[in-house]
Amino acid sequence: MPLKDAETSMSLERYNPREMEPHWQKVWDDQQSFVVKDGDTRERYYVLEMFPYPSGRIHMGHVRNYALGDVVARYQRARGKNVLHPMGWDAFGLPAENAAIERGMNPGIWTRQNIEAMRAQLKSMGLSLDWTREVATCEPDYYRHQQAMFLDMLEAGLVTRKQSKVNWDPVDMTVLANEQVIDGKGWRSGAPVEQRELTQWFFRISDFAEELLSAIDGLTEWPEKVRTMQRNWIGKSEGLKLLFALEATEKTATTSIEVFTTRPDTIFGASFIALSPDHPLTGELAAGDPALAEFVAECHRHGTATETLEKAEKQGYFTGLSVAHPVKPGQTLPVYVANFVLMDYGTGAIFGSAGHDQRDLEFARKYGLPVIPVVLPPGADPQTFTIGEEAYTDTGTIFNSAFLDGLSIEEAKKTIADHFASLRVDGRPQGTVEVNYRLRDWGVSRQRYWGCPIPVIHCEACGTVPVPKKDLPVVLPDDVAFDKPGNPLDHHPTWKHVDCPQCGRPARRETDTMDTFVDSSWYFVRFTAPHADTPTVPEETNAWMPVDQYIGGVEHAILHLLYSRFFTRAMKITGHLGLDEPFKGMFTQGMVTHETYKAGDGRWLSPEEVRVELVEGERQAIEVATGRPAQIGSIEKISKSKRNGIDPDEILKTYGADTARWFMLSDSPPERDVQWTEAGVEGASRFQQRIWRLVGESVAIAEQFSEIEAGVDDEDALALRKIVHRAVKQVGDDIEGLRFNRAVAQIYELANALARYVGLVSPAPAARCAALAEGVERLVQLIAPMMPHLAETCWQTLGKQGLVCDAAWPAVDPAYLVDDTVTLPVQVNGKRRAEITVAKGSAQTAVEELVLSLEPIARMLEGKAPKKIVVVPDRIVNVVV
RNA sequence: GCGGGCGUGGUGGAACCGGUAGACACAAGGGACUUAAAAUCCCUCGGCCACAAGCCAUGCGGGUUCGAGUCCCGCCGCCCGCACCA
Repeated sequence: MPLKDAETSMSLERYNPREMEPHWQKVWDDQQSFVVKDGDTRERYYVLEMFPYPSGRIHMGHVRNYALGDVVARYQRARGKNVLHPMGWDAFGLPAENAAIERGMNPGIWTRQNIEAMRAQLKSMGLSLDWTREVATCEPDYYRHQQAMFLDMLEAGLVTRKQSKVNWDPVDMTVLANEQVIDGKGWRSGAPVEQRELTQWFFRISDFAEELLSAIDGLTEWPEKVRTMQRNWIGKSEGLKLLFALEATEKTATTSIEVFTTRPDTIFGASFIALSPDHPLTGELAAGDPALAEFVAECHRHGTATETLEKAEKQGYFTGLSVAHPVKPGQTLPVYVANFVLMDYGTGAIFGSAGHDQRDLEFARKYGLPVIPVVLPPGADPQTFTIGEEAYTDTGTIFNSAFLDGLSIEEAKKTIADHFASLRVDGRPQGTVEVNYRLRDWGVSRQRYWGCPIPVIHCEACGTVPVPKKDLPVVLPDDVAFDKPGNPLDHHPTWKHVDCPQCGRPARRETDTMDTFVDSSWYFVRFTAPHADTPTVPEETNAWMPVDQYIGGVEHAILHLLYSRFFTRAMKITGHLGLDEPFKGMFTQGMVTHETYKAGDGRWLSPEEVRVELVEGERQAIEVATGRPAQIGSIEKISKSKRNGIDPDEILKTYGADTARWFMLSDSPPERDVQWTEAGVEGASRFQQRIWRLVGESVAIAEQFSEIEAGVDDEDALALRKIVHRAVKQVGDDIEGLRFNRAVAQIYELANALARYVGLVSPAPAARCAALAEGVERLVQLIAPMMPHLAETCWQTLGKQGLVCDAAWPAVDPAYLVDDTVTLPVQVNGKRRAEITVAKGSAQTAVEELVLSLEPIARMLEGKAPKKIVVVPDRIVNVVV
């Protein structure tokens, strides 16, 4: 192998990512390779990964997320698209305030320092980002537009102010999110959390429930799982609002109770009415009934803790009231208050149909109420059918129900709806068909400092007055103290004191700030015009939007995506852009996991603290510090508590960005969890060196045949051409389908084929050299979206002009994708016994004849004639005996 | 409980529309090179069988089909989301 000798010096040199990666990052920076150019008329492509919270350090989840997105971005660039691939910071939020409280640091300073540190980390990953478009939501330049849009939306009736219940921490004097309430106590103070009524700002997202639901059908490039989660969250149900007339009583002046039901067909099986503990009538009755008041208080105590209780027992309190049975004249139904009835769903009151609802059944059994079956399962005997421990919720025929008897459930629902529509209670139709949604309005008020100020002023004379747009932004003060509980904005000596913009008299600023979900509900829009004086530039924004491919964690599948879908619509209504759906393609990646290790005394050990060895074929962990064996535990999501985290910085320093990126893309399908392993990273690193050697070994040939002249391919050259062109086709298809693990496998196969082929170019017929030259060049282009630094280095080594990140994705010659022969497996009774290679499109009879002449087939037939021969042209042959 | 998803070698995973199960990688074992190690290269690698032939294998049990990892029915197990939603 004469060529190999010539290249020895080259191949001895190991590829050094530590040296090359910063080099290429600087080149890309200097050449502004990934900056969107004005006036670029090519087809646009917008790829976006969820922007990070600036905690100070990137984690492996970020590495995976941004590695995935960068492949798409670089691939689409190579495909000739004008690619927008920006990055920013979800920079408001609670951790900054915690840092302020715990370390006395100003939230703004803390956040901006973190952004600096994380930006440097992201840059070391070699991502093809347009950093000129960077935004941080905590900067007035960003949030002033959010305030302006809030005012527009307020004016358009999309924002409202109303009372709402919150979790109030009486020690920290702050509102807690549900996940900050642990066993009914505040997560920091440990004080019992109270339910308080506060006046809060809301976006009227529930008005859009139907629209947000039906538009999900059009989101065909979203994971089915996410679409289902959104549908469930919106929670549409169709039913009947039904009025029950109260029997006369001195306890209340109320004359009727309104319930919501999705099963009006079971009305003849009704056995009780149940009110929510929060129902207005409950409150009224409790005022004159201490025992009821105590029952309600008990329900509230359970309220927050119930989440942990698997199955709270059904409990009720009989109010002493009763209502007229709406279809059984002369009969009445008792009215209870029950702990399982929710106030914020439906009307806060239900009728119990014990035979056909499990909860109602449990309740009825407990309080000795009648259980009347009214739906007969198919084939059951109406004389003997009874309800035992299980309510019957399946299909069937209505019985025991007078004029509904014999109808199907659906028919009965219609009939009974018509029946009640024509009757009147309290002068209203007794029954109205109703559609209910679980989705509630989006409360955005937070009693916190580090968020976007809500731009309104409260004036005693004028009420709630919007801050005039000319006075925006309402900027957060820097001089805040966190020395006492509560909202620092509230304690600030001057900030909240302003004159009313309408009447000029002293007034008070709103001190609540916005939920950080608002910040992230439009950042993807801001990226389309990040420096504009207005929130958007509609021509630019509409040209870029929607995001072609959005990538992020499944933990944001519901709220962030739903709020963003709502906010985009709200921005359309207020004239800031012209579309409804922000994300055309959505992809949710899996988590990064790692083994856990535990010392003998139960301490969690981090991966750096253990050494894993093979002892008699078994993996055994040793704690480095003590030399004692440690236990290898389960594979878990990387977390601080289990100490199984891997620091991306260490990986990037040790192996380089390309290796980390390659590992993240290999093996595991991106939507599934990936297990980070030392062995896997080593493998990725070895492959990087292998490519480098391969390029080194073939560079002399490649230089000679850089034009890739076609010549006449001999058999070997043709075979390689086919492999190369197929790989290009496959890798392209796999990247477009986000099947990166398959693309990686394809690249391995190509590299294997090329490595075998290097030996074949001696004594170097031109056609073979040209095929090899092409193959190596293509290999470099195929790895370029995944290992961009290595690819640039190879590209340069091969003597190619320009940067590989600017090179066009290679064209596929379809001639190399087709074969003129085809190998058919030959089965006998569906089991493979042999194979034949025939010309493509061979006649069926010729194939049959050939098959029967095969030795293994003849042996199986034992001289008998086959019953049948199935020939699927160019696919398979099956001989049936 | 409801909704969704998934069960394939020692491991991660391939397998298109029902057509050669296990691509590719990791781990492991053996060999070459080396004073030695690392790196690299070559070979083996689902099970039974000494080999070949053959048989058994895609969670379990049925079914449809010339042919099932793939489709249908019934179980079992795991994961995720929502959860007293009337």
